[in-house]
Amino acid sequence: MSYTRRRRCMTTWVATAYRTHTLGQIQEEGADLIGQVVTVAGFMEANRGKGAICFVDLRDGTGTTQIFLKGDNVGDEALDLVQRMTRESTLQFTGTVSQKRPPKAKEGEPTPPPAYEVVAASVVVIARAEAPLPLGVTDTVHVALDTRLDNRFLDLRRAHVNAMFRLRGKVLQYGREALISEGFFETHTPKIVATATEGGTDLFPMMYFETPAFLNQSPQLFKQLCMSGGLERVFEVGPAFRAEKHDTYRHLNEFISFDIETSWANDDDVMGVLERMIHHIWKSVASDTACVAHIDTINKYRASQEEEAIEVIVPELPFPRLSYCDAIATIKAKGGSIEWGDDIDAENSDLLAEDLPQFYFLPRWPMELKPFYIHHVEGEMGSTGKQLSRGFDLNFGRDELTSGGQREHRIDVLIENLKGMDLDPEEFEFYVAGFRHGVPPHAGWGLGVERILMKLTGAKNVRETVLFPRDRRRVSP
RNA sequence: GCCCGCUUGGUGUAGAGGUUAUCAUGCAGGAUUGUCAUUCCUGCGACCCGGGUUCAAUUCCCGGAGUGGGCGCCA
Repeated sequence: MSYTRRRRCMTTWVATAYRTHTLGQIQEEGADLIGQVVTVAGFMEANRGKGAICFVDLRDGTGTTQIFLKGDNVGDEALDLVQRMTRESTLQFTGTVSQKRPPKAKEGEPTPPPAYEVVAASVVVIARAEAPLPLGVTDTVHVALDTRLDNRFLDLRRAHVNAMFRLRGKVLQYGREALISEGFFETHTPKIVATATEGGTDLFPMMYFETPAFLNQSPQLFKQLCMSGGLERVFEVGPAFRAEKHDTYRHLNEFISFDIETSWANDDDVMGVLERMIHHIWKSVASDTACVAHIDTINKYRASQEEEAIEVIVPELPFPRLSYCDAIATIKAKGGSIEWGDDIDAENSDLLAEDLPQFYFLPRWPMELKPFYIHHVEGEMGSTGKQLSRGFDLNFGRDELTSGGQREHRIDVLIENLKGMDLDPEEFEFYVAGFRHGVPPHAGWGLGVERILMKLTGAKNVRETVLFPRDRRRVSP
């Protein structure tokens, strides 16, 4: 078995039953491969030539390479077959690597770097694509999001969409990397639960055999039980389900939450964890050649749509902090309509974003706006004399990416909080029980993966960043 | 849940109370070409559904369905 190392991102590709080399390898290692017989496979982006020769643009997950076919080499029958092949058909070629003849260089233009092609000796049609395609993979026409999602399998073949999901994988990878380096380990909490986590939000009901149950809206309470169990530093990347009938660019009914919880820490401590993690993600993406190539692919598409290029700006540490009280004062100074104790709505968030267009924390919200599990320090009062909490948000411009805080570890206060918010402690017995034998002071947060990806990739709709989004109207595919 | 828009070939659009319904992309056929956003020629393909107004509705009105955006709420 031969192992070949890709230079660009140091990935080891092992030859498989269907190909000896990837198309990316043909381009990157072409100089060393000249004269070598290879088998490659992929989707046919285009074919040119109706005479005695034919050119195929073949694409796989690593790149695109031209296949050159000549009747003399492959036979007239195979040549005719390929010439009549539909776009996006799945083909496999065996042939010899050679240097491409350079395109006719126009006067005064620099000669392009050498490129490589495969001179085909044989072809196998693995699958002929039906025509017409429900959406063009390489067409320059704009395609509506709904059409794209109905035909997501084809939409994903488009270079910039493919790049988005490769970036998504990288963001998760670097996020995990940052947390693991600080002593966190990955865990999982149940998604089928008997009780609402926080009250307030709508849940998807389901039957668990003969017992009514729900899809979980958040790992919150279970993360906290991990603290009671002495796990100290956990994180989870998993789905959260919310049955809210919203219809916006930033909401989904199923989304992936990047959650952490840590013992012996307060809200300030976990804000530090969060900003260091985001910093690591941004910094890594900016210096990873594969990521840079994905960003470049997205920018090429954006240019074709006359959209501004995106730029990965590594944020400086620490992120700005604007306390709730200061935020209210700022909004009022800018003429926004708000009173202490109000949530900060979209219009007022826009006012804050004027001065803070990127990442910033909003710490110390009023206790009355936060859920029962959020901790407060007696005597920390807001400008109108009401109790503040140790809850915070992380925003990027107008959009909320994270909410988190120090949790209430004192069982008597916790029970008072539940009662004060019209929740029945009996219903939360599974949770309250975890506090009877002592829980370390602890804190954590939940980050919306789709939302942070929107900020990284410039996507204007959260659906862009999910393979098969679940929204108010869409449950298939 | 509230408010506002939109629905024309496979895809994305232009447009008007009476048109041969526009353009791009695509598809089919042909010519040319070591091509490379190929080029050129010919052809194919559409007005969301129901009701109303009208001599005439794809166009105006009402209802429905689908869909896009904003808001609330949140991640």
